Amino acid sequence: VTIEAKRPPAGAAVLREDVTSAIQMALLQELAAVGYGRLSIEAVARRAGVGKTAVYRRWGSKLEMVLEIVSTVAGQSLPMPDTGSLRGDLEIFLRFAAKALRHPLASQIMPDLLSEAARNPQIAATLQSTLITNQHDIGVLLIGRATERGELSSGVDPALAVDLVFGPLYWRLAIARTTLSDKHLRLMATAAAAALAAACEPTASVPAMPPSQAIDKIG
Amino acid sequence: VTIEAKRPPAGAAVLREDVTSAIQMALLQELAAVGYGRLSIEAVARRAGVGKTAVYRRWGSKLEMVLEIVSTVAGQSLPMPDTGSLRGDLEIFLRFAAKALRHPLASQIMPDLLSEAARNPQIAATLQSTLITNQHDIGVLLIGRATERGELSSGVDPALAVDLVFGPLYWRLAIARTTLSDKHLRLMATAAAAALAAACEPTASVPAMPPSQAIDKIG
Amino acid sequence: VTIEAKRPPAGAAVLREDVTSAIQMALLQELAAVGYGRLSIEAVARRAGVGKTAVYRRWGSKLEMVLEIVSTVAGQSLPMPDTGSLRGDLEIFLRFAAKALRHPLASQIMPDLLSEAARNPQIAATLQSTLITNQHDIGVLLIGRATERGELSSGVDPALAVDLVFGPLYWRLAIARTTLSDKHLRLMATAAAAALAAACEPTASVPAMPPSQAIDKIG
Amino acid sequence: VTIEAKRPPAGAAVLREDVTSAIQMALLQELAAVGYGRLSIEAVARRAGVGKTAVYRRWGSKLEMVLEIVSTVAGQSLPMPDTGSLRGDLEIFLRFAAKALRHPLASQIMPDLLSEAARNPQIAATLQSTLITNQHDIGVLLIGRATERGELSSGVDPALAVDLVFGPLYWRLAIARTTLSDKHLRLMATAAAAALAAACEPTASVPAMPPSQAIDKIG
DNA sequence: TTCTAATCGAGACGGTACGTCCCGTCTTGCC
DNA sequence: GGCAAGACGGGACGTACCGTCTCGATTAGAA
Repeated sequence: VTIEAKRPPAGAAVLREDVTSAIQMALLQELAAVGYGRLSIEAVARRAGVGKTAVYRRWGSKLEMVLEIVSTVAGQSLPMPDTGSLRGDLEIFLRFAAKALRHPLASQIMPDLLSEAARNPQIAATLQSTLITNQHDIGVLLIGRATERGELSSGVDPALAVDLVFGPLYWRLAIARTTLSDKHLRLMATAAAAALAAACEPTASVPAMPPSQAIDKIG
Repeated sequence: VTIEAKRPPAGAAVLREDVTSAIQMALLQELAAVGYGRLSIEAVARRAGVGKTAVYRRWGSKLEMVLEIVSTVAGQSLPMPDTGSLRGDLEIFLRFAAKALRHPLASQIMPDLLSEAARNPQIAATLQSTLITNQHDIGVLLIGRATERGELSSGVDPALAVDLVFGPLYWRLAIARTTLSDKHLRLMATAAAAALAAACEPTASVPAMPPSQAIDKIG
Repeated sequence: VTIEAKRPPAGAAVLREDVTSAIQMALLQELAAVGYGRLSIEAVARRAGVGKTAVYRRWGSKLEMVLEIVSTVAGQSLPMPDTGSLRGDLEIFLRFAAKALRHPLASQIMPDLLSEAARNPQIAATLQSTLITNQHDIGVLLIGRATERGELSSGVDPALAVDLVFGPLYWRLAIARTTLSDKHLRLMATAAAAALAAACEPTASVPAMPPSQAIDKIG
Repeated sequence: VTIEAKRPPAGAAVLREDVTSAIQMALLQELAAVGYGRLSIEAVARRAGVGKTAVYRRWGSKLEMVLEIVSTVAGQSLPMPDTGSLRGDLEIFLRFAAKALRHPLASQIMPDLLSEAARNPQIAATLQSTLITNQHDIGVLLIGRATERGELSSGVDPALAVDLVFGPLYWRLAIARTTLSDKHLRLMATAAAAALAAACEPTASVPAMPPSQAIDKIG
């Protein structure tokens, strides 16, 4: 070994890993149980069975702690196999997403952090650079494949695509919190595919369309 | 005068309305600023410029206070004019909803309460019986009209319809919090109409065929 | 009736006397029960069975109210019959004073107000101009009689005399709050007479010699 | 090391002494400023510059706190040197007592607590077992010495002696709150000695004495 | 194995908010 | 206009935590 970076100073103790992981687990549980707003370092330490010192020696504040742990968890990218059709890809994606959103911890933590992000720029930035970006990439990928296949004409906005595909699922599972049967999930995939297809053209045709005229008058 | 309802006992004082509304306004602002988790009665009273007594004289706890005020605000029903087409109706609805979600207070409070609802059954029940029910009724109405017009075959699940129509908008404005141009909103309406149409048929056919085949049918 | 002084203005209501005296009685009881420090107008009104308004219409503050009522009670002068001897006069005085100090209300209120007077100049002034002055006058009277009789040489300080005569009784009944038998009271009178007699002479001799030397003379 | 007394449990924090003494000082000042009745824990903590927690960690209530601190202060016994004569002993005692009563804090607090004792059995008991007992012991001591010297015949009630000696001084300095010159203090000692001497005999002779007959008629 | 410096728990510290109670002021409506 | 009832802002109660900070005990790498 030639280079030994970050060797602890002579006679030094080192942060114990078992303590670290106990804190991380406790943080996620605490976050799910009471939310970011009510989250307290003390409760995390208590749940982890460690002293408060052990937490503050690792992270300077609850924000810092949450950001690091959450970005680790949320940054994992999904494998997106090519099923040969847009609808198939969408169903796969929705299935993965549904599985994630049905996880008790995630389904509690995610909406909470997302709503907290509206108040906290740092949380917003972190989620943006992990979760949102992650989704955007998936959107670009799926649209690209579908366009190549000829299922979609070019020019679909990836952000809008994410809205149309992920929005309904998120609303259903994370917000309305009603059950979603497998049959309905497939329906959702079908509908999402149709929506994406419809979201290509109308940019040009709609403004000229009669029905929308009545609408425009409404403030 | 024959009936004299609820006259206060002789020489009794009465809750002052200006104080009541000051508290309500302060509650909404405080709720937007710090969220339900960190909401404190004391801060509400301070912001309203009243004593804590005045708050506790009206509501027994912060939960009770939030439930009443929020259900008042969230319970307002939207007028849903008939534009003559499903797409037109959807655009009207999205326009109204977007206006509501763009209101600074609402856009902060709603996601917060909805995520809190995952932990608090009373909040969940209240939001269910106001907001969710409200949306469900709109879904039934729009689907009914479209079915009469022949735009949709019968059998669309109203809950799924709400997911498909409102989900994308909510995700965009309240969660991802990115801008939504008028053009994109119209696109969203178009896509939602297509999604609803697609969500009619496959109930029967899809289960019988592999996902990828069904997809092809969607134009 | 020919003259009617202080007739209220036409069509005016007048402070009801029963309410006034109920308040006064309640004040004394409250004062004995909780002391001046904890005395509250609200409690007085409650005990009197009247509204707070009725109290504040008569006195502007608890201080004002206490001052008026207390000065009325404390200002009553004692009859001081001449028994023909200093010791007899003193016993009469102590007997009267003991009777007053044994009254439950007075024995609670007096020490309380006297200690409060150390903090409140207005109370101090009021008590000075009633109670203390009253005692001083009695001191002057008794000393005068005794001097005329030849029982005391001239030059006894009346203030010191009050200390020597009233001090022991007050300490015993109002502070130490132990019983005082009739036998002891008579002893106290005897001792007070002797003390007064002793308080005449040394004024001249003592100052001229150091304390420790003077002490030896007292046999 | 064989015995290790009262070592705190491993890694435990310990009450800080500087905080304790700051609270004690603040309590005495607050007690002098507003009295026991109006004393508030919050004000004590504020004056001491500490949190309420620090107070409640040491004493359970304001009563408990006052009792402990006051009994500490009031329990200090005076040195009572033998001057060789009763009058000298009395002057020494009065001089010590006057010094104590002239201390701003003591002169405010003592009458206040003594009058509060009339309402609060616990305060009464505490003062009884410290202050009163202390004085009683001094009374016994002085009387004993004087009796041995032959200055007093036996049979003087110590309680009465305390009344006669301390009563005048207390009334003068703590209640009437007028100045007391050194000359007057010496006079007081002389008078007290005479009073004690007079308080020996009359137990037998007085009841038969004519002057007291007139007095007995007065209720 | 000994030394020793960093990590560990426990908990005292100054704060803040809780929900309750009470106060003095002020308003209202009956008499 | 006197009177009660009571809503108002305010303040203290005693409790419960919080984040910070200070300890003695523990521990594990370096000598």
